[in-house]
Amino acid sequence: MRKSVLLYGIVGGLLTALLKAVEYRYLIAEHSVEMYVALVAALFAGVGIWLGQKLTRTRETVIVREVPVHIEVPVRVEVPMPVSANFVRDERKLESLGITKRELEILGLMAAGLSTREMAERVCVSENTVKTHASRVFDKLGAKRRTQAVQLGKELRLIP
Amino acid sequence: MRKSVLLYGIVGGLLTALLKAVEYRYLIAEHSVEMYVALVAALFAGVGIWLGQKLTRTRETVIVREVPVHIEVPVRVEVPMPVSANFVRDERKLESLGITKRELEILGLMAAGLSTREMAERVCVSENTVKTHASRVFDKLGAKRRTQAVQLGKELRLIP
DNA sequence: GAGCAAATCACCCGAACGGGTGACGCGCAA
DNA sequence: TTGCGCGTCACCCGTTCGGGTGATTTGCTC
Repeated sequence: MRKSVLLYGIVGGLLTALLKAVEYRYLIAEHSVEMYVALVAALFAGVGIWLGQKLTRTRETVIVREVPVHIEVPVRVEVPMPVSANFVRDERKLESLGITKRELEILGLMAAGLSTREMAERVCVSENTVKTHASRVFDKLGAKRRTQAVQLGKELRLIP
Repeated sequence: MRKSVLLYGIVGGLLTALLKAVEYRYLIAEHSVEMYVALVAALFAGVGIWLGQKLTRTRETVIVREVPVHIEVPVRVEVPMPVSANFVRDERKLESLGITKRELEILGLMAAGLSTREMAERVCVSENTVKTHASRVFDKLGAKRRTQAVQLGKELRLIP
């Protein structure tokens, strides 16, 4: 976040310098000031959009390809479904349960079979923090154990 | 989305007009062009950020896909599980790992989120026995934790 | 500027887990 | 009949987990 703002400032400065350099060559000499301003506006608008997306990048955009296909499988299927391919998170359930982004992340790592310590290292927080998040998830899911939380998470389509 | 872009255009136009109006009063008369450009840049950057956030705030489009698959399901399922209809156990992998029927049953109950005590009650054995089976499964799967065993079991298609 | 939600971290304690070892009975095949 | 695999059970010990409480910081909202 803070880094993004800093980066934004640097980029803005560079762009300004670039425009400044260009200014005395073409724009002022041949074109109107409006042209110059428009260019600046466009550039900064673009950077702004980029920054805005960076700031809110946490929201995962769900892209769904709805392809209802009827297939007659005569014998047997070795690999029925790469589950991760067609997983759609139930955001409404997530919201109704009040599960936060961080908590969901911990739940996902939990489902991957990581221990508290490994999760802590993965997300760069202390074990205590992971335990806190996990406890909250347990409360919200009504789970008593990790395995149960994972099972419920999968059942409720919160994790793949 | 399209509305946002349109709105953005309108806002941009209004801002440009506003700046144009202000231009001849103060900026050109008293300040440098750089000041003007900076103002434009700041304004458009702000609008850009706002637009970027608007664009990325794609409200969750939850679409439930139906994937009808017809498969011959073997009738040798002892483990009471919410069978996901299109699950086929990889018997070969089961054999190659040397996982017995009882151990698999425990693994299934584990995936269902049951505790050692609950599993013991379910299959009518002592907790120690369940723990023994669980340990053997861990060994054979190379798992360190219940959650990891479950994850590996699902990955290897031993359990749904 | 108060209020709130989220994220972070800490401490404690009882329960559960895992890892290891040992043992017993049963059915089956060499 | 003698192994062997499987299922069963027990004990111990150290670690992890779950539950509870409290605290701080940060960002957003009213």
